[in-house]
Amino acid sequence: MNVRLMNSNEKIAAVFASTLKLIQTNGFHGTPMSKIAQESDVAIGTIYHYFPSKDDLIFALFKHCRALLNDYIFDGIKDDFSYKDSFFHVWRNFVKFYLENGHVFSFFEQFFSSPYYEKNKAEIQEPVGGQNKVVDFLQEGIDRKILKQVNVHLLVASYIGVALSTVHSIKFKDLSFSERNMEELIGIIWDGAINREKNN
Amino acid sequence: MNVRLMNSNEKIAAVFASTLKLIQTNGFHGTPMSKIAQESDVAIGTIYHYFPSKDDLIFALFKHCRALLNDYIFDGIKDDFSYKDSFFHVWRNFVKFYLENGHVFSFFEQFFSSPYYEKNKAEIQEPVGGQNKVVDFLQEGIDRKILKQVNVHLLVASYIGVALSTVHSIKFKDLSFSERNMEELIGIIWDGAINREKNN
DNA sequence: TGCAACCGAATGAACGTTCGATTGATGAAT
DNA sequence: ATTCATCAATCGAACGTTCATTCGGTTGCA
Repeated sequence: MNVRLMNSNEKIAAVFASTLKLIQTNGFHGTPMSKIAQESDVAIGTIYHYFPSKDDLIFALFKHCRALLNDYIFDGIKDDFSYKDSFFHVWRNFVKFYLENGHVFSFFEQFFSSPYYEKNKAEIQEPVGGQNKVVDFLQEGIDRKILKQVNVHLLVASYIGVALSTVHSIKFKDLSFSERNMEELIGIIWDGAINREKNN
Repeated sequence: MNVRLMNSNEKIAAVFASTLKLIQTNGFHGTPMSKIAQESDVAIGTIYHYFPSKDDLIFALFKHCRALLNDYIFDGIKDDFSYKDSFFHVWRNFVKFYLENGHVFSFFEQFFSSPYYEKNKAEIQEPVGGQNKVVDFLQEGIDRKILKQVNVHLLVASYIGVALSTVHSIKFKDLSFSERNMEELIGIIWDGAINREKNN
């Protein structure tokens, strides 16, 4: 393909997009560099010009996707939102992001369950997508006595775990998903998480 | 190694055990047949005598582990258990199984997030470990108006999702886990799942 | 004697990565 | 205004390695 139809940024974007697409369909190891090059119309040599190895490419792609997720989930929170409003809003965004970006979901699922992640977790720090901000947000609810007085990581596991599990079910099973389902689910989490001593 | 130190069943068991161990450490594709043979003291040719391909081996291993899980989680339920007792008991068993069998957890995580699973899901039917019985169990709670009157799959996603996410956090983060944590978590799920119109 | 279980060196395909050659933009020198 | 040197960007054939799988031969029970 003609060299000048893409500049550097476009090439990298094309490589990222092709990699996500191929990984969703063929999995991590069913996605050779040769196919990424073919699919993205970027020569293998050029990919290696930007990423020293396949591992580096995957790692960079992960950081790219995590940034997208982080930007997305806390977007649209208004000043007049109550804590409960935000609790609902962020969770809905979380699910919506993964539903709208199924290839990112596939990539994250594979990434986080691979020894890849385990071996670099010290460097990654911020585990399952955007959790640091989520941890802070849920800790705020605990401090304000709105949520149960438990270890924040238990609440995070519930909040995120239900979202991931739901998206997985929608994707792999025949769970058709409606706005009503979403409200029922976030209701389950809220009812489970709130501090009944002080609340509602 | 001397042929007669293992019979067929022992060989297959050794192959399964080695495969699980290697996959936990090196991942699905960092586990070549040659290493499985080496680690299990069973010749490559012999492995291929029992399993036509690596895929068949993985598939058989999956079914084997799923059966173990199914046997485990509904074990120990007494006749005098209330529905709530069983709800708690099964969930605790679920978490305990994965904590005691970390290699199975790793294997399942990778298996379920691989295109492997996606491509064979019709044949696998019973998705994330032991869910069919879990579905029936939660449906019973809905029918008896103990649990919220929602799509059972939403409750399954919550019930299982929190368990998986918790085990993942324990495994990959520094979430040390106590009996008290376990009780707090199952409390969160129960509070979220119960039908407040009719209950407690 | 026959047959299933067993063995592991050999095979061929697929993969990550390298590297020498080519292109095109930039700016200094003329 | 034109030439030229430089260097980053680009390319893909070729290399060496690794892997799943095969197959011809061996073992030992019935």
